[in-house]
Amino acid sequence: MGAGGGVLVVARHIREQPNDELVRCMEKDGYRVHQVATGHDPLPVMERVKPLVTCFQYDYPDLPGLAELRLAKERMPSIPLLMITQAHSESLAVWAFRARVWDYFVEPVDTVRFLAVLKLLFRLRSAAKKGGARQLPIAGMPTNPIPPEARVRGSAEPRDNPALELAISYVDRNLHTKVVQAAVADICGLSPFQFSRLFKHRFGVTFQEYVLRKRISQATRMLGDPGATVTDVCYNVGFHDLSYFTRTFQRYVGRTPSQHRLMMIRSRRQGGSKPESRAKQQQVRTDAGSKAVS
DNA sequence: TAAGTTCTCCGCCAAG
DNA sequence: ATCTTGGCGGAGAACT
Repeated sequence: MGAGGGVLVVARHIREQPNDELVRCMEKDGYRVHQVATGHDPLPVMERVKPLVTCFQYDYPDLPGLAELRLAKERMPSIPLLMITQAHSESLAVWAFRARVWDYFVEPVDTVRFLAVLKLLFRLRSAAKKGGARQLPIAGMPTNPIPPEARVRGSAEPRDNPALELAISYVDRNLHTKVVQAAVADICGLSPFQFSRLFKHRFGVTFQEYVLRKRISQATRMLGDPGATVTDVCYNVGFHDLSYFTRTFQRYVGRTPSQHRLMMIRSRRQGGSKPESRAKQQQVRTDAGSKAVS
């Protein structure tokens, strides 16, 4: 495809490494991808590259990161923005849409839906270019305050709460085993109540939800290995019951693990299929999995 | 902070 | 043999 200025991916990661899987998927689908690493100013790159779409990829959105997104929208309002976040909250999603983010994704990202959205945007942008670019007016747009949780997370520098750092690193090291919140709280030197409240306050999700997301995120990556069975992946990421794993995976990803594995293996084998055929596949799958929780 | 209640997670089981 | 779906109940987490 390789349309126009391509896709600009702006990584804004506080603690996690960016997940490059999405970039690989986009490149396989023929999109030209430009990346801005965490800590680099995206605006000069946006102005130089003039991407058809810019995608802000966060693990835990902080104040400067969200302010950057808003600034990008103000400076270049005609460029549609996509937002990906690991730490999701309702108010963050509302903020994103008020900031006129085109679409909002929560990790682990449903790549099929993501690529379908990308395809639609490229089509719309190409049509707009032919018909003459029309900039959306922003003058007089009311200020859209960043939600309180983001302010809290804004101070979440790795050093600002060593107790929670212990918890995060414990989860990273013990994802494959049973993670009991009370034990983690104990390791952090906090009572279960203190830990629970602090964690939710800081990350916007409960500890359980965080662990679950990490497990599913890891499972989506592991399922790309053709040698690994769904059962292998299930036990490797800390689930002890295949039925529960299947249900949970489908709830988060919108596909069963085997469907996801098949999709990843096919996309690897084909080295990037045409977006048109992908969109058709996506339609079938999203219809089938429309009850999935985003 | 502790206690009680409600909700959600998680694993077992069975059927397909 | 592997995987999905659904019901069920205990345990633990979240909330008041």
